[in-house]
Order: sequence, then structure tokens, then C-alpha cells
Amino acid sequence: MTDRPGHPPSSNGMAPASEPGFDFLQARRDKLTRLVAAGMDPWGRAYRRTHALGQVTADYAGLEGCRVAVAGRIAARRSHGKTAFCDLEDASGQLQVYFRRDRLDTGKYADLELLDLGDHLGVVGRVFKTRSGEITVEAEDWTFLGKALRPPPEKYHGLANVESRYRQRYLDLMANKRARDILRVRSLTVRALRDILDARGYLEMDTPTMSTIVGGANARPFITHHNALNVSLYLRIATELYLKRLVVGGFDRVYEMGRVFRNEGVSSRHNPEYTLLEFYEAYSDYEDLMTFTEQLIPEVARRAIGSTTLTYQGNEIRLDPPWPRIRLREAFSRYTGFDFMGMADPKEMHDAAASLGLELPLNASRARALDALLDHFVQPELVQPTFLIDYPVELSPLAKRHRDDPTLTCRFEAFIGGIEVANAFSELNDPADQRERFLAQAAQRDRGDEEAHMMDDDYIVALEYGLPPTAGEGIGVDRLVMLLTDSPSIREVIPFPLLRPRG
RNA sequence: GGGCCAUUAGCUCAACUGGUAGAGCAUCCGACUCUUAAUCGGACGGUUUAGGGUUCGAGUCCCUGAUGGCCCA
Repeated sequence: MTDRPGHPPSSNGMAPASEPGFDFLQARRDKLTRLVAAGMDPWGRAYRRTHALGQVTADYAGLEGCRVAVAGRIAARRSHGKTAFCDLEDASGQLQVYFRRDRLDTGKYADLELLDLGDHLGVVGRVFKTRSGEITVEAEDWTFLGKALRPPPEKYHGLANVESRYRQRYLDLMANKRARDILRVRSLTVRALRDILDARGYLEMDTPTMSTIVGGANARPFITHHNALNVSLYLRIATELYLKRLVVGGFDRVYEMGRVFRNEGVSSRHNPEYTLLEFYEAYSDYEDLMTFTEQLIPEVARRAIGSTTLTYQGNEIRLDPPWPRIRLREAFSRYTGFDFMGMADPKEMHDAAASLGLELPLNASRARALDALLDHFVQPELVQPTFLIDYPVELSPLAKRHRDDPTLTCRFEAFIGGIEVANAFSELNDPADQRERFLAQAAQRDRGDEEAHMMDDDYIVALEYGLPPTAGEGIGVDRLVMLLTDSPSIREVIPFPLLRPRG
């Protein structure tokens, strides 16, 4: 191998020469070698910053003329012969740095040519404003903090390719401020939910992710295997049944915010794993939870996005209470013109649905049919926050029956922007009724409904020890974040959504 | 699972009815002491998602596959 002057040996085994973009990588590897030759550590050490980049701009009045130490990723570079500008970027924002050859030690200015977009840089200098008014640090010294061996995405358009954005989320975050903002709102949302529940006297618990029976929702589970015990285990689809066991045990306010896993298709509203908040409080009922929910959600919004008014997909939504409460039966009448819940005959339901343009499977159970009708005709209409209440018992195998109509349950779902955000009910605590409901579900399972609830004898035993009157609620955290960030797809609010592996 | 659409340089995008694959950013070389999508001059960069077919000739038309998006189930 022949070395060109100033160009060290190129082959360092870091990537095959056949890889696309090889020349881009090679140029950067060469610079890395030259950095080492110039006595710099290409991977850096801790750097003591006096200010985050955003702080310098925010506190300019107090910092003008002061010496600061800042650090960030090089987002842009403009060099002019004997001067140069760099835009640095960190989590707090951006800041321009100004380099002058006559203000830096010998060689320090020339060494700037070893920097690439994407590298990490520390700079010490005084804060000033340029002629055009931009707050800038004039560098007195700089420290190399970390090499980027690959170029960042295009600086102006960012990274647009949807697939790359999800597969290489770090590039999306690097290039697109909106992606960073969405995940920041997600974090603030999670914190707000925890803080509010903690303040209300709740304890956060961790229940099993793997167990031999799943329940608490209608969904197909993932199956895994424990080698030492030689048993198949399911990944949880909800936290409900364990949390209620904790209430039986005497914790009267508990919640869990954690990942649940549902073995279903992937779509803009479904990721196979997602974050579910469930909370249970003894001696309350679903009416109490409605009152709580219509306060909780606006408060979360206030803390996460600073407002209780938001725009979701073009609709302005006001979250402030009170939210209207509509009986499910009336909602069907209002939005379809048919009293679907008053129909006993499956044929009648089928024909009425068909006249609205929805073909129900002829063998659909009443529960499935109502579910489909709700999805199609009611849910999309519920743009402003709305509680649908009093669901039929077949749709709600874990909810307490209504005192004055035992075919209905004390249950609500909250919808905002056409998205189901919360599902809650007064918990069924009659073990005999619970057993019957499980048996009814088991019968549906036998008829081929893989999403029907499993029989859980151990849970029945727990109920026999006495679950106090309790109200429980589940909130889809991802969907809530979609609303708060005006994201049409759940993938936007999940840092690393599931994608099919590349062949 | 079904339908429709997309995939072109590292990134963002062009390329009309089939006729030599281009630009901007980035990179490299050169100029430039307040620029900011810096500017100016030059250069490098392509298995057009993969495979097959039609054709004198395919980024473009046809078939099959891959991945993604939207809609439906």
C-alpha cells in the first residue's frame, strides 16, 4: 500500500471497501487518523460545560462579554478563509461559534479542517452578538470531543424517508426537531401521570410481565418459554387482574404504567407493544373516575404541552371539564339512526348495519357486532372529549352490572379526537358472577374467538377473599401522546416502533 | 390477509409519449477575517430496491419478490 502525503493508510478494518458510500466513510476515517496524529483524542473525555447552548441564548443579557464553556454536535459549518462559523447543537438548542485565526493558538485554526459535520466539539470563548444580531461565542480554544464516522442527514430538509426515520431513529432525532419534541412531550406526559397519581395517594406497583394465564383484555398474547421450569408463558396483555389482587391484599390505591403486548397487526394505531397505565381505587365507582379523568387529562396536557386546548388533525379540541356523558345505547341512535342495542335479532342488526354500508359477518356475536358498529360509526364522531357510558355486559366481562339494568355495566370509555383514550369501570367483585362471565368467554373461545378472555380460577379465588368496591381505569399512554403531539401515527410517539426486519 | 401508492448519489428530490440518469445539500481541491440553506470556481459520487421478461434500446412497460406508507379486513 502506498501512502499519499498527509493521507495515512486507509485500511483500518472498520468497514469493507465494498460498502456503499465507502468514500464518504474513508474521508472521515482519514481525518480521524490525522486527529490522532495532531495529538487529539478522537473519542474525547468528559467536558465541563458552564452552560447548555440554549442557556447562553436565553441568558444573553447576563452573559454578554463573559467567558463560557459549551459543547455540542457540529450541525453546520461556514468557513471564510481566516474566519469560520460553526453551529453547535445540544439538547437545549443551537448556538453559533465564531473562530478567528488571529484569536486562536498556532495550528488550532488550521486544525479546524479536521472537523466534520456531526462531530462533537467543546468550545471556550466569550459571548457576543454578531453584526446581524446573532448570539455567538468567539472561540479562544476548542476541544475535540467525538468523531462522527458517518455524515448526518441533509441539513435543510432533514431526514424524510419514513422507513429510515423509524429504523434509524437517532438520525430522525438528530435531524428533525419535531421528532425530538414529540418524545419530549411523551416523557413529560408519563411524568405528569405519575405525579398526579402519586399526589392522589396511589402506590406504583410492578406486576408480572410473564405468566401462565393472561387476562384483563380481549387480545391474543405472545407466547414465550421458560427453560428451567419447562413451561410456556404468555406476555401480559393488561395489568388488570394482578392490580386487583393487590387491592384484595389491602393496597387501596395502586397503579402500574408499563408495557403490554398484544399479538395483532401493526397499523398507524397499533404497535404490538405499547404503554398502558392502569389504576385502581377502592371505595370508588366509575362516576368518580369520570370526574377524575376529566380533570386528569387537562392537567396532563397543561404539564406536557402547556395548554388544555390542542389541535388534532385539523380539529381544535378543548379538554377542560366537564365532558359530556352519553349512554352507549343513545350514542348508537344518535350517530347511526338505529337502536342497535335494542335489537335482539342478529339478522336485524346485520341488515341495519348493511343499510349503513357496513357488512357484519353473519356469525358475529352481539358483542363483536356492537364493537364493530362502535368503531365505525360512533368513535370517529367523538372529536371533543366525550364519555360513552353503560356498556353491555357481553362487552365487559370484568365490569360490575348496573343496579337498575343487569344487562348493562358501570363502564365508560373516554374518546378524544376520535381516539379511545381511556376505558374504566366499577370492578366486578362478585366471584360467582365473575366465574359465569369467564365461562361465557370460554364458550366464545371454544367457538374460535381467540381474543376472548381466559378462565382464571386463581383470580376467582382472590375475589372470594373479598375485593372491596373498586373502580379501575386504563389509559393508553401512546394514544394520549398522539393527541398531545398531533401525531396521526402511533409510530411517531414510540421511539423504536416494531418494523419487519430487513431481508 | 386484500387494494392502492412508493423505493433513483450519503441525504432531499428531478428525469414528458421508452432514446446518453441530473440538481441542491454533503464530501474533496482552490478563493475569501461577521457568515448563517454563506458565496464563487473546479472535482468526486449511480447494480435507478432485488430478480426475471418485452424491446434495436427500460429509471420509465409487464411479471415475481423485498421493505415502507395509506386505506380496508
